[in-house]
Amino acid sequence: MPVPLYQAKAEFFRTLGHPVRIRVLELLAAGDKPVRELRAAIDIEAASLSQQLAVLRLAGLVTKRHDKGDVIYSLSLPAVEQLLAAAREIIQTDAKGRGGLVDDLARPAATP
Amino acid sequence: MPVPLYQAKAEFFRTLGHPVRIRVLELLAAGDKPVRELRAAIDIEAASLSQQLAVLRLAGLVTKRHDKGDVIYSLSLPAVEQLLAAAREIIQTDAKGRGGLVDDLARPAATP
DNA sequence: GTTTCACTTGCAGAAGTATGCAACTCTGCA
DNA sequence: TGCAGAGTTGCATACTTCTGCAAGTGAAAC
Repeated sequence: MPVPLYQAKAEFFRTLGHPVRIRVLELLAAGDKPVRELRAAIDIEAASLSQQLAVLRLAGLVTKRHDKGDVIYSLSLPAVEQLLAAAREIIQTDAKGRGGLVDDLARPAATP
Repeated sequence: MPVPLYQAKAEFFRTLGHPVRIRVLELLAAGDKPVRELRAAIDIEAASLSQQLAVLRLAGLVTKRHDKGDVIYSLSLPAVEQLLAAAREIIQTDAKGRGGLVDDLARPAATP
């Protein structure tokens, strides 16, 4: 049973609509990462992270593989990276237009 | 109080995560439209459409103006159009990869 | 001024989504 | 084989979001 494109699109965006999932995708955009490292960067319960990773996996946005005792995740659709960049631009432009509502703390692990 | 960028991004995507809102944005991408016309194209209760338009307005994605007794909506962030196009490509690629889950009925009003 | 048409808002119930805990699985190693 | 550490899943609760109806607003026509 085929799904209308606009509905598939809505579901896709809904998948992106969660802070933890966004951060996971941005971290993975910089390169494959073990769960351990994602967990450290995001500072979240292991179970919650697994939950969100499962959502991303089911949506087909990430894939996992095992390597020497830990689990490595990677982006399966590189185009997602461009999408995130586009969103960043839109939001920053918009925020400027309204007076700087948005603070760039996108990567707390990178700038502690 | 500044909002972290990743959270703003999540909210932004969540705003896009609704079939009616996607269709409204795609219709508006083709040009400004009166509510009446959106309503005809999407085939939805007037109240529901208004609700979704209000969401888009609050998110700053569309603006409205009055003109000779009806209300005209337009995209306020043209970049959104590119975002939708990017999403379309990702989804179609993904769908092909999985065996054609997605049917292109994005614009039923345009090709009856 | 009031009638009409077009759109919007408020609200309550229904449905979907997130969270945290506890239990389970899997991998590597002694 | 049995243990330890790392991830994952299931489930119950709490929360958010959606939907449809009824009432309300606002601008043009009469």
